[in-house]
Amino acid sequence: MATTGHRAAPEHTHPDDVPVLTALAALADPVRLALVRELAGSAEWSRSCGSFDVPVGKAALSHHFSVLRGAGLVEQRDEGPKRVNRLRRAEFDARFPGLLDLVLRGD
Amino acid sequence: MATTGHRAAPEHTHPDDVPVLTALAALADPVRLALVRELAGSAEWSRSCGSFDVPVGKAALSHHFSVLRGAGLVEQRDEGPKRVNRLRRAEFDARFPGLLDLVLRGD
DNA sequence: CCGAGTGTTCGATGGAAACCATACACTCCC
DNA sequence: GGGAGTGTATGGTTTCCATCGAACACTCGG
Repeated sequence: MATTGHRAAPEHTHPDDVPVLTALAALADPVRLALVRELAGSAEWSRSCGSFDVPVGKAALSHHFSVLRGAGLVEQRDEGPKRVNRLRRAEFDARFPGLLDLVLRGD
Repeated sequence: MATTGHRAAPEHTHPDDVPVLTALAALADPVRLALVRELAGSAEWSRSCGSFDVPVGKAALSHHFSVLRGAGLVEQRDEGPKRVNRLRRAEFDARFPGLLDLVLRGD
């Protein structure tokens, strides 16, 4: 039978709908900053949530990705049992020109 | 007699010595964001700390300015009984190109 | 159908940060 | 010198957020 059982699609916020303060707050955290940077260095849709090298448990990690989605920084898609990620470079850069470059251009 | 009594000069941090995360955290607060924006719309050294339109008391205000100094965003100088402020536009922009523009270019 | 793997949700906890009220330090003007 | 104006420091309260452990939902491969 047609399985109605699909996982709840993650809620996304387009960068255009994101206030500056939200974007700044999302990036002003060491873990999320690491996530964004690592994501930027990988091919799109190539990284599942659990594949990142950050010193927090699953629960916290899930929360951080939720924040990144809400800031229009990350897009997610379900692929089998995993949730794979993509950095919304172009869209986010259009809304906040230079911000992403700034963050990715290490210290 | 020669008055040794001078007020402690405020400690400043040059933008070049500021980590990205510190800069972002400094700007990711509604009160400080308002301070920076209001300061950007005023002539340099024209605004004393108390002259800003933010809904917090003196103590909190003083703290916020301390954070802004530590992020290399604001320079202060004592002028009589008041402490006047200046936005370090050029220096901060050299260290974090575009970030200040982004924040000042309202929503 | 069960078990392993993956991610979300919930409740609780700890620590950081914002805030206030008070007290203090300094500068100026009368 | 006294008093008004301005800012800082201190102590205590509250609010927020990052984190964890555990329970739950879903997918896939035996």
